[in-house]
Amino acid sequence: MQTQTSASPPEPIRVAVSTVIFSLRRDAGADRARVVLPLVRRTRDPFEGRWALPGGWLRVDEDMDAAAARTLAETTGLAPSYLEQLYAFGEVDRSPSRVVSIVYWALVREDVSRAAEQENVAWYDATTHPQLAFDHDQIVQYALWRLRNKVGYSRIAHGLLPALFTLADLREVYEAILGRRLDPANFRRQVEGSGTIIPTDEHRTGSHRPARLYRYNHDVELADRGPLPD
Amino acid sequence: MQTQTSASPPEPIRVAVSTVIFSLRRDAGADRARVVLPLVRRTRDPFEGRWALPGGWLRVDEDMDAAAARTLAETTGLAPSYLEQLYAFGEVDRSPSRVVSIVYWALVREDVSRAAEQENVAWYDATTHPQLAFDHDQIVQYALWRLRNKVGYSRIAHGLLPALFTLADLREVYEAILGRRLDPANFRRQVEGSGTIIPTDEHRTGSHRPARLYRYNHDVELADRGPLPD
DNA sequence: ACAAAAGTGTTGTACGTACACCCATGA
DNA sequence: TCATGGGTGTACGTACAACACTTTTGT
Repeated sequence: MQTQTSASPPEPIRVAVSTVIFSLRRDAGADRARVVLPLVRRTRDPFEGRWALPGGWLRVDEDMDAAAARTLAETTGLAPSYLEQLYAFGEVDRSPSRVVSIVYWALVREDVSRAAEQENVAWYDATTHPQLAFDHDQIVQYALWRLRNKVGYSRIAHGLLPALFTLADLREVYEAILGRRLDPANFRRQVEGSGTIIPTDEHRTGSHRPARLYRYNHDVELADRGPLPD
Repeated sequence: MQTQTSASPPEPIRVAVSTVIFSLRRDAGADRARVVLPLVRRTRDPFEGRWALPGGWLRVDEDMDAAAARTLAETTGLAPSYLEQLYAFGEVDRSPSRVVSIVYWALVREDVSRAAEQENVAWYDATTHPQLAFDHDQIVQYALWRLRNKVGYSRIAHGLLPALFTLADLREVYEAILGRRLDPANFRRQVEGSGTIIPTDEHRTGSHRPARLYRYNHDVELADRGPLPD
């Protein structure tokens, strides 16, 4: 170790990187959007046949963020609109061999996540997915908790939307994440007053009164990550 | 890795655990308390002679929390009143060899931290410590940010105080962490109304009007850690 | 015309902040 | 008795939730 005084033989501890990827599904019939995430089916022991979070081994010459992004690309085929480290899981008994998993979580826009369909990958409802391998159930729980928390004090919700969106779109994202309805009037004032969105002159028509389209104000950060590097 | 399909040879990546330990110093002359942290002087390359965070290699049969607690015990000689994972740092170039550091942060009560004086360990002001080895400057910055943040929405400040304390004691902790004065009247109402402290019948005398002593209400958690295990 | 979503206005409550003021003790 | 910190009262401003109401479209 870096700060210890005794000799330090390398220990047989392996480092993996996994990512909880969230996206959105607004299906035709449903009246509210769902938060979904991609799972991969394991093709070998342990937990062969079970669903698990996408991930891979950390390479010696690869930053952890890069490994998470690579993982994500291999799964969805595209880049995330938001990526943040979630937690490092390293309980001795969480896997037959000793593995420390650096877990990230990411947001992918709906249109993006619908594009890339891959072998052995399926998108599940974030709250009602099948039982997962390892401690991945717990990890998804924690990622969801973090997502719900963060949506309250940052603007990450935009990470699930395309460049142009209506206030109803944005509200739908919040409602899907928080699991409850929000007052359209109050929601409008809140987000309009926050300076995080910029009104355009375009409108979306189709049903009833046309809604103004907004775009994200890139001057404000998607999420406050403190003094951590980007 | 756990979720990948190809073969997985162990990579030469080593896992370390370090801890940012915060305590308090209320010195005789000073009118306000300071947040301090213990640093260890490195006795070997790289960065020989430089100060660094206490830490050590993660052992194969040891949970990461346990490794952090062990580290902490080896440094301060005692158990922390609060311990939480901070972040996993793993940039390729943060050390000559590839090291992933799982960094924790902890709170130690002042009386406890004053007790154990160890070789090669010194307590420094958290904001004006000497330049540290590796990326530890950045890590301390981040830990301080987290501490300041968390003090706003949780009750971790109690982790720096003994069992019995006055409201002025508690306020002093908040002021030291936040770096600004707080209104005694409003502070009192806020914390009294939160239900996190229980008044005792004892008072502390010594100067002016005696102040009531309070104790921490252990029914409420020190900090909300979400669905993570304790 | 009517339903429904877009968008505006108004009101009440909760809470944080500022600050005036009284209380109890040591010196 | 006076200085000082302990402790109470009060008034103001902001933020948010609730909800009534107007506007604009498709059908």
